[in-house]
Amino acid sequence: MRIATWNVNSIRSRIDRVTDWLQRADVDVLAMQETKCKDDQFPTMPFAALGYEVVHTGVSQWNGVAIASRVGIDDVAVGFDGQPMWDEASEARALGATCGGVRVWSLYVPNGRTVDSPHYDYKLEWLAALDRTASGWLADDPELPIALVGDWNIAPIDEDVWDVEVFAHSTHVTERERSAFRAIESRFADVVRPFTPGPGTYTYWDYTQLRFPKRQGMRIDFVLGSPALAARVTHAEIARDERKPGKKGTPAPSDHAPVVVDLD
DNA sequence: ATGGTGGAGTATCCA
Repeated sequence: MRIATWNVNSIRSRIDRVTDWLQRADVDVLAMQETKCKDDQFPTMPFAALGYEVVHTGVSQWNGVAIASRVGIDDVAVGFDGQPMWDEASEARALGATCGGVRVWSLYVPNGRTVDSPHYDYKLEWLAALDRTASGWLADDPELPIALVGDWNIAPIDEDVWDVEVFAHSTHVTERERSAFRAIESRFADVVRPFTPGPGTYTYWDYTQLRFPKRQGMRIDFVLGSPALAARVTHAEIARDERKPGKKGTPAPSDHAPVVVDLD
């Protein structure tokens, strides 16, 4: 089974790119973030035409997460236990579904904006709540195959940003964020990094300043697997080519590339 | 040249 995560930066403007790639890459389960639409605006039909069932949560133009699966969708959960709420759109940052026997969580971790912003504190609270809840799942049953996937808005180690000096006083690289990530990583392993080590291996490139052609990016999208899931991983990759601009006059790519994991 | 990209939705806000 092939699972993937992709911050699509608006599913309505990216629908053709996403469905084209789904077919080309032969993906079974795709978790999406930043769909930037309400539930009734989500383009379900192009997915259905390819044999994918879709669940989505979104209540505004902000956030929005979805899961598309061609191996079934069961036990859907919008948000997780204890998830902190910032506003009415907050719950559209986490969506869980069991697909082909694997519990997949599509996560859009709060950005944090700046270190002195209340959004930064909210980000840390959100990560702590996720850690508590996800730890509880494994305490109940250590054998569960669980994938925590998405845009974590954290660069866990220095080589995950193209220039540490540029990010010196920014979110995504602070010790408190990295510590929160490591806490979750103590039970859920990054199953992608061993197959795509850095430095210079990124999942996101800012739209401005020619960051993509200059290969100046950040690794902030991750697939973290429970022990039972990690044991099944046979391959992983970052689909960097999906970040490339299309032909002149065609819609822009997302600023994130998809991350792909194969399970046996 | 004081910008530079892109998506939301139509004035800015956000990433």
